[in-house]
Amino acid sequence: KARVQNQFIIDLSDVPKQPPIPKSSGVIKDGASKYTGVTFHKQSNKWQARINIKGKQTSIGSYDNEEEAAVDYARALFKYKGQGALEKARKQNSFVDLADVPPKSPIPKRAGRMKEGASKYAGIYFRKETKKWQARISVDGKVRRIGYYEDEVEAAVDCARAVLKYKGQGALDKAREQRVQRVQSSFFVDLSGVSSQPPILKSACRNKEGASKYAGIYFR
DNA sequence: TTAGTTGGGTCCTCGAGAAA
DNA sequence: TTTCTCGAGGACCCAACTAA
Repeated sequence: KARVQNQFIIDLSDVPKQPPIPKSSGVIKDGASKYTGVTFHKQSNKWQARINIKGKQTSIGSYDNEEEAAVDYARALFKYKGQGALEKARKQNSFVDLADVPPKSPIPKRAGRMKEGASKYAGIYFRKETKKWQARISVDGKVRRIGYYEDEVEAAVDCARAVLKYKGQGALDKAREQRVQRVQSSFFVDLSGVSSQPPILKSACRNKEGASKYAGIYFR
């Protein structure tokens, strides 16, 4: 297969067969391909594989078989962007799988962290650009995406399921307990009845470059 | 004080329709 | 069958925030 397109030659003859890159189930639209880089072309009634090379969207080919198109997309990705890009694409599409986890009640966010318009549940964020709620979880120091949701509570339920799956029942209980304790014990310093006071200077030996010269004050 | 988590802005890639 | 175009989705990066 060799075609000249946008100054590029899509020649995959020297590229070994690569397994296709599946999309996460949450982002597959009706009638769309379940593989990355593959779209259904209604006019020709075929699957089209395309790849973006140096900012140019380049056609790899059109296929009767969706899997075959996906395999060639993976091969093109390997050839033009390297093994790293291929692995990255696979990783990016590896959303958290919660199929085997029963529904769990959502974890409320700590009171102090709630902003106007933000979710009241831990791990849930509203994305303005998609107008959807995104559920995320941090596992082994890395953020993993759970999915995008129309409903905030649904997102929070899946987030709780992810905590159970990746951190265990103990972590889930602890998260709920911490939230409850925090809400019960939280207080705000009320300075309304206190007159203005001069700041307290740190002792000279404790002053570091870039740090505040006042006690109790830290630059973030 | 540090390290982990959360929230938000920006920009790149994909998907889909239209045209060549 | 391929290319062009454009909007939407979503990933990346970093600042802000919090717990230990």
